[in-house]
Amino acid sequence: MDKVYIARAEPQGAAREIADALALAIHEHRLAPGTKLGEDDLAEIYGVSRTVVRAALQRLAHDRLVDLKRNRGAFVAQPSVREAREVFEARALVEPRTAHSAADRATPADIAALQQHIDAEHAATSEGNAGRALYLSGLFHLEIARIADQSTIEAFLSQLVARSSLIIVLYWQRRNALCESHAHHALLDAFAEADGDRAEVLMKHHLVDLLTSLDLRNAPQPAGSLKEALGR
Amino acid sequence: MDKVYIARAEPQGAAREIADALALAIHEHRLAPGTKLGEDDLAEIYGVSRTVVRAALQRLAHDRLVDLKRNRGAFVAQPSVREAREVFEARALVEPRTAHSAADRATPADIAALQQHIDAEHAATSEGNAGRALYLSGLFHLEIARIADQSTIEAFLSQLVARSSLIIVLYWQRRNALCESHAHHALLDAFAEADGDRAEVLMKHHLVDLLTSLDLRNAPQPAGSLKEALGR
DNA sequence: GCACGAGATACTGTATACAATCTTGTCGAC
DNA sequence: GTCGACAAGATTGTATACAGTATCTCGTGC
Repeated sequence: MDKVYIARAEPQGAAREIADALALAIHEHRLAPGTKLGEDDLAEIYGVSRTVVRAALQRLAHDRLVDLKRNRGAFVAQPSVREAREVFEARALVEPRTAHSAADRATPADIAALQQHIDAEHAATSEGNAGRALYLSGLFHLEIARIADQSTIEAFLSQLVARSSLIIVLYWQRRNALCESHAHHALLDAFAEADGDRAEVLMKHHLVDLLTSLDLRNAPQPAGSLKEALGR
Repeated sequence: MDKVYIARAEPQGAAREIADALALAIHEHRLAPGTKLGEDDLAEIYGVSRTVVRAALQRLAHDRLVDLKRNRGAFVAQPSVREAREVFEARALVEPRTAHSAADRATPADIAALQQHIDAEHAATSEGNAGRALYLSGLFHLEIARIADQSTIEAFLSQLVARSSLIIVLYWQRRNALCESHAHHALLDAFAEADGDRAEVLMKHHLVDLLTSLDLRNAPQPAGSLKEALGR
């Protein structure tokens, strides 16, 4: 259920697989912001040549998940306060309307899929796997875009959700994630009743709630390589 | 004034230059949808190796300006009717609000820059260079996002505007582009008066107008390879 | 003891070479 | 005459090799 896009059989198959694996690691906070992603290391880990690793890194750089620095290498991105605000502002701009139209279109199968996502979130939280819970929480939002049948918006949101993961690891304050699943459950109810207006309002509040629970006053204190965090 | 991003001194400099050149050619309709972009050809044209050409093509593929087909090569994208609708729906979702916040923030220098864009559009239209006029028309929209100071949205819009170029070449019916510059002028007025509400409404109507002036009933009749258009 | 600089090292950027796959042209069978 | 199969050519996918640049280390001078 994880590799949703693996079946799309696109070109650069190997590069895409590696990019997805790295993106997942970033999502689940196994790779901290600022971590250096050496080409030789990745090539050895995945058993391919640097050529395909570079393609994967370029893809991630395009999604702003990694920063490419000329002659220095690739690093897991460390979104600035400004970027953090922009990402959530963009989400607040797009997602409420998307939720509205998704609620209008949702079929029983869609509702069931959303319920599964929420269950999986709960399971991950119970296991204490906060990183995975956060990743699944992002998938919930993407699923809504899929239900709205707007693949263009879905692709954009996919980037925003991924970057949100990085932002949360850098700026997150509130430690309990219960509010999260509660908000998602409320959204699901609105979907089940096909109440687009309520879904829109709920989504808007959910995102505002997320943004306000971040501490954007201070510069980030990344857990990544010390040299990167300081010298840059 | 064209290569706005050239100064950003990003990694993959050569690849970016080539990607920008190709994107510009697509914008200005010098490269028709469906055109094959052979790696060897491009490598010879730009005097680099296939390595960097591939990086450029991957970048364009990520922006959905070209389709990459495994073991077949890169082709200028041919957006489907569905994609066309989605792109303009996404623009209609994002741009009005962006225009609103841009109108609230616009400085006299911003207004002057927008005026310059409109003048350049007129000049290109007078010269009969419709492709360039369309490209400049897209830049006008991007400039608004820049004024709104939302670089995340601006990057997204940049993709949408680029894809709009392809869509227009495939589905455009109305031949006179006068309505275009008129709408842009009206927007500029709203900006000059810092009337955010009016700018939002104008932008919304402008995009609806654009969408309705497309003929999305028929399958595209691209100038590219016939096999691509039919068999796929 | 500290600052500065030259050399060494390690890494990325690019080009080239080889392998795999698809397209295309030709030949043969039905 | 048409359809199918096989072979030749062309093009992409991947790996490797080389070149350029930044960083680190160690030595020298102050």
